[in-house]
Amino acid sequence: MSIRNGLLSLLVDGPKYGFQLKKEFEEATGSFWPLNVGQVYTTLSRLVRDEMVTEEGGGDDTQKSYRLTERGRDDVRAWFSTPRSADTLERDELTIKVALAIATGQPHVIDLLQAQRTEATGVLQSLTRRKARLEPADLSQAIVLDAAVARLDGELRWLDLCEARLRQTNTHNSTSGGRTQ
Amino acid sequence: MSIRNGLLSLLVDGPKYGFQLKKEFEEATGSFWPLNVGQVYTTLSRLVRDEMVTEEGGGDDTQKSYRLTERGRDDVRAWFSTPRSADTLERDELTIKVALAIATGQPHVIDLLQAQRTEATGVLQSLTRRKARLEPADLSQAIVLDAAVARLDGELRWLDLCEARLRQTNTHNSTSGGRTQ
DNA sequence: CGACACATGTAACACGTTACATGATTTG
DNA sequence: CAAATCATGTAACGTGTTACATGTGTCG
Repeated sequence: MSIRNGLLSLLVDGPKYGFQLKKEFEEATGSFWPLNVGQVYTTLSRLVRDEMVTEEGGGDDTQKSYRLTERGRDDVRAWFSTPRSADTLERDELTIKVALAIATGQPHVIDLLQAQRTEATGVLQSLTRRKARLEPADLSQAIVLDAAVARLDGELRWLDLCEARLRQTNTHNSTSGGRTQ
Repeated sequence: MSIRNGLLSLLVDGPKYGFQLKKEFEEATGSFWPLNVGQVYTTLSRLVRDEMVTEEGGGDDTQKSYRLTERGRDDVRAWFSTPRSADTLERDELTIKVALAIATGQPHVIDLLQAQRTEATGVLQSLTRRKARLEPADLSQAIVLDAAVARLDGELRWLDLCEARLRQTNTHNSTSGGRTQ
């Protein structure tokens, strides 16, 4: 729902048209998640379907634009004021991967952890470089970078923890990749 | 693709049937992400379509089961050995929300941050309690909990950072919720 | 003129998700 | 016997994603 809500929230300060929404979304998030233009239009048509926005203009001379309905405005308000629900944490691919690697007794779990660590470290460096080039005024882009850095940082510490747990379990056990059955 | 790959990887040590896959997936991930049984079957049928697994049995007496094909085995290998690609970080709803709240000049960003902080703290506590109850042998469940804790931990530190950045920017500016345009 | 950015859209498909129908088997 | 668990599946829909078609304006 991130894109849907994101586009919706960009409409709070007045009607806008499709292409503009793409650019503003990417600018706000530092082009971190490039947005296919086509998706903007598919999403907008779904928002029209759900009566969150209305189409306006689109005649020969006037530019077509999308305006928030009252319901859409409520939706944005709700989105901004409701924290991510507690019971269902976001599914994290890496976590699942490692968990299943252990559960199914994959032989090279340590290698997998190491590969992820290398990858994360590399990305972290490129983020740091990018952060240095950032204008101080780009607040929203700065916090997006901060978020990515924080996440990767946590990921690295988690990977270390995983390896520690694995080595601890495997100490003086059979060869490796022990399956607890 | 987490579920698809997850189910696939559970089939590496021999054929299994649907219900069993659901239970094993949930056990491996500590029932953290409950899996609707129906989804197991839809996913399995798509895996059959893609020739990743084959159906076996299903007659009157024999139990139907799913067996990995060679292609499926390759897929699992690739999944376990390929780190999450660098260029596209996972889209994070919270990050987008905060970034857009700032970019669109929402008036109560600080409240939003505070709400998320409260939520995260609560979940963190429940995770800690759950971690204490865990059997030491449940390695895969332990690392899933570790991952969730690490993520929330990072999230809290990020939220603090956001607030600091906001206060810094807003110091001696107009009222609040300044839009940089 | 040719390349590039601007601009709008549609068709097709992917995975994830839930609601529902159906029946066998176990257990209190 | 009733309830719970085991077990299988389908229909319908949601969002996200890409590939493609199409056209205008601008700038070197």
